[in-house]
Amino acid sequence: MIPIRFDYATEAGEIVAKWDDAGCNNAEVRPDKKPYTIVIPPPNVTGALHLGHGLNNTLQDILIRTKRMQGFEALWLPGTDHAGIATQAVVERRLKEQENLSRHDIGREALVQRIWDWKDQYEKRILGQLKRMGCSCDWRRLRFTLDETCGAAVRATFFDLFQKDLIYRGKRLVNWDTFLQTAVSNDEVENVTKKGHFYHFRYPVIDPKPGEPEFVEIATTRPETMLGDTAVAVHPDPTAALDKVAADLIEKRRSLSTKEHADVQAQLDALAKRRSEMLPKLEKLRDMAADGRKLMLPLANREIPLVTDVWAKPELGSGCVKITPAHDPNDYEVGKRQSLPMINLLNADGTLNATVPAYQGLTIPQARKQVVEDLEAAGLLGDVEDRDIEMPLSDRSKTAIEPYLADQWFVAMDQLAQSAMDAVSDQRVKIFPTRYRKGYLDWLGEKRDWPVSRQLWWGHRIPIWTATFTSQSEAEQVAEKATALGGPDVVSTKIQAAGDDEGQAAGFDVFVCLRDEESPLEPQIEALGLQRDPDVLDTWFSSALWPHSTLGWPQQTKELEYFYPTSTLCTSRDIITLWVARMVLMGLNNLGEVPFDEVFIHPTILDGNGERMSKSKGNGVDPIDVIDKFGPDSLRFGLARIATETQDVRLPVQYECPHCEKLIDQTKKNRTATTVKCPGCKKTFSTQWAENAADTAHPKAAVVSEKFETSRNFVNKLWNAARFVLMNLEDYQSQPIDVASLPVEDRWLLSRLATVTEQVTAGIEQFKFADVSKVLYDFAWNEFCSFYVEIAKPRLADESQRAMTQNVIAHGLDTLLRLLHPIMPFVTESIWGYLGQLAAERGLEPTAASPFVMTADWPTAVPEHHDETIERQFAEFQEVVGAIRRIRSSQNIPPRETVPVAIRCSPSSQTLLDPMKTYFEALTGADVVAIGPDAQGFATDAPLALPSIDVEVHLDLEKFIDVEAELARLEKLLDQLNKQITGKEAKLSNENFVARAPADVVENERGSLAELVQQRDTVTADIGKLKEKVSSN
RNA sequence: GGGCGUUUGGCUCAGUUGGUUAGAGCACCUCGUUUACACCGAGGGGGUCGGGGGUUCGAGUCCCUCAACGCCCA
Repeated sequence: MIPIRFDYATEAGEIVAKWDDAGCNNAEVRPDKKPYTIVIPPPNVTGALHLGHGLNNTLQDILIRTKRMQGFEALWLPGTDHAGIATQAVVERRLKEQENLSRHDIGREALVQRIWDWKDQYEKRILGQLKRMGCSCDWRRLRFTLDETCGAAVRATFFDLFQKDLIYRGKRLVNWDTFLQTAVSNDEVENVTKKGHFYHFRYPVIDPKPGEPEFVEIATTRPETMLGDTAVAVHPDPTAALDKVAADLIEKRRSLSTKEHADVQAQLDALAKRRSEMLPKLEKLRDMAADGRKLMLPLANREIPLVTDVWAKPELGSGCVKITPAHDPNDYEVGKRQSLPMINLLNADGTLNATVPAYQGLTIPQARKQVVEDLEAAGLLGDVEDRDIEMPLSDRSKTAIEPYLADQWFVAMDQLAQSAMDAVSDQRVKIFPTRYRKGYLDWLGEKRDWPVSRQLWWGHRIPIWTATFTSQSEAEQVAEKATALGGPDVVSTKIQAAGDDEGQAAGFDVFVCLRDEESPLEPQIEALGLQRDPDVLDTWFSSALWPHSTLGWPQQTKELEYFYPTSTLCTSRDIITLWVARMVLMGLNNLGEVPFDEVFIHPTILDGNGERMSKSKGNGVDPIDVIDKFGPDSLRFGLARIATETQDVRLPVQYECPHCEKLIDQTKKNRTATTVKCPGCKKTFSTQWAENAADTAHPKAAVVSEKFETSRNFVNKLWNAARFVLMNLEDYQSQPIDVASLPVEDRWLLSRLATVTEQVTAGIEQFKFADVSKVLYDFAWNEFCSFYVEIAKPRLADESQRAMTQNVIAHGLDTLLRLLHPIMPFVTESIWGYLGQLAAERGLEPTAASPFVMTADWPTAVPEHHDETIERQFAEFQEVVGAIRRIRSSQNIPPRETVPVAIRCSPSSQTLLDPMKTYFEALTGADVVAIGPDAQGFATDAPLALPSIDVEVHLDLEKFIDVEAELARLEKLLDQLNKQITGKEAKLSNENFVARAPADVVENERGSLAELVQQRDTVTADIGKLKEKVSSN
């Protein structure tokens, strides 16, 4: 017998085991079936999953389960991402915190081992989370971006791009994380505004001519960088530059309101003043630059040129700008334009190097202080202003990023990016919602070369061996020898003129790229004097290959042939550029085919304060906590129903008090607390931040969201409806269902099932998960439970109707379970099992049910079952039910009492409603004494008109009359009617409306006004009667 | 500075191509424990749709503008 509650805590595990035993999740190459493939966006192994991942994976599972039921060979390929820098950073940080060791203390091998241990631990946890959520991945095909299969794909791709000359090495200014000692991409840098200073310096002019200034003033927020200056720039045409600024301001003023004019005017005035004061000086400097005047760089005692460059802004500061090409992105561009030397001041750890011996070994803050002091001592320091400065911080280590000149490997993006843009432009890849196409195309359109080196130890090591030779012929010889070792199919070489830190020619680099991992050629290459590049590749390089590397590429596997291109990629918008775009271009490069047909971008989950969920903020919710409290189906349904087309959804987060289970809203304040006192039971609980013994002594609160409570209730509702059905199926005998002979309520159910099936099927196809959830919720609760089950009760008690009713209701439940299964796999599977025990054969033409709903066929909407007339008729019935209930309620008629009811309606409605008499009794406790055009009100009458369906409902209040209550009800009604009538009259007396609105709209208004007036007359009369009654008493 | 998005009852969200009285869940109020379900049932109160302007016979829905918030990119 079916238990009274769905015990997900024990049943979910058993169900998963049964699915696993039967291999329900597995997909095979089956040419007779159409494949449907999803590759999971591999969660990174840095940490556990939160609800954002929960949403992402729930939606994928809904898709894959639906397609599986629809007869596709559905493969959901799981895996995780090594997330190079993120994971290494976490492990390094722990190493520092717990053992006070750096990675250099323990060495490359030991660190990598520790990261693998971390990976094993978190991968296990992540997979456990996915499994408990019910994700039906083919676990046999689990991949990891750093495993051998993916590694082979990385090597093959790198080799191919290298051969095509799409990979090159160059010195570039990179964002250097001095803590992790690696370059990080722009995407891993966040800018914060901090208080700082703006220092003014004076650089002496060497041998100024008469009339020329002896000093040039510059200003900087980073004084220590002056040691690496290689020029000072002035604008080549300061007059024109100032004119342009003024013109822009005037243009801006035109579009502003008058009150903002003053502000702009002030700027214009300042500009004019500046023009008169500074322009001659700037022009003088410009001429000095043209004349080749040099400056003496203080402290470093180096001669540097005065140059002209548009980067110098005449409207700012002194109009002159120092140029430090190796340590500032803008200066780097100037340096390239002006062919300036680039002096790298820093060691990899952020201390100053031997370029400036006097400062060698100092950290940046120390050097900054020292430089300022030294300049002051030299009398070259000017004003020091307070100023807010933008400081770039590394996302990973939270330390300051230094622009740093380093050798990096790049992927040339021009052709690759174009191919990925074309694929979206011509709809080979469709992005939903479509608004995300723009960002994708814009980003790729910049075609910025992709720096792929990371100075890390965790990742795919760059498969390049290098040596530098003084002569070109020597380099060529070595390259030829290297190629000869394995042939051009597995060895590719390149020779490039080398440059030192200052951009001076320094011989010839030989680069040798090996195609295969663990190649026996490695020692032979090294024997030629080449050394392997110590760096690893950007994680996204391997992620970009995910849709094909996981299927075995570069091997031409049968899986690759069958399952590629994959069908749908389901991900969040923050990685459209970083990941989606790169998958497209890599798929096209490696296979000549796009990696997927569709990309679905789902919303981001924010907490109740509108902030993105994250473990580090403390507002991350672990899906497991939600599953423990509400069950896996509730988690999934709750997530599916918030998956609208918007870009963010809010999910308020709460602590669940471990003492009294009260949910306490999470606030910015309490979410970082180590302990919280429950406002309910006044006892204290601990949080994820608790560390010391005193805090951890308190039990820890789970972090959940009450959003899932509704879903839990829905699961319970479904369970109980099923329980009702099952309790009435003991003597079930299957029999064919002849639709034409069925009563209205059955045909209504079939009609609704047809409609709902169609809506759900189409909705999932279009990724409208929230709509689908709502349709199913409303149908299951408000139609199947509230009406069909209620109507079935008297029919099941009637022997003549029992058997057929059992067949119809079993079929209805069967269909509902299938439709709900992709969203709520566990509870539907459980009920399916019980249903199978009592009604093994079911359906319109009874057939044996499949052993699992998971492997059952998806329902097909039967268009012939859809019957507009039946649905409209049933709606009339529902309206009448509502009317009777409203009157009962307003009259305070006790629920147990039966009330005589008369229903005045058209002959056609009479035909419909007559057979429903029993159900009025069952649903409203009404004794329908009259029904039809001649039905009359009672002497002690409570009427309610339903003009939209031309029905009047009358209740006999003889036994229950409460004149005051009735008068109150009617007067309120009258009030509403009057308001509506006034509105309509105003509308219809508007000549414009009558003349210009479409005739049918006007006609409608006239019709409904007439009805309202008639209704008002009735109500007024009733009020009159009641008042009479009151006065006569 | 640019792009995208959001702003509808106390909370979280729906609202198709502009057209009768703007919906749902939660919360709230009243009544109810009739064997599917109190994780329930019946009924009810509550919003004029961020501000301003415009188009239109008619706007939550279209246009302009301002503001706030979120995310992304400079």
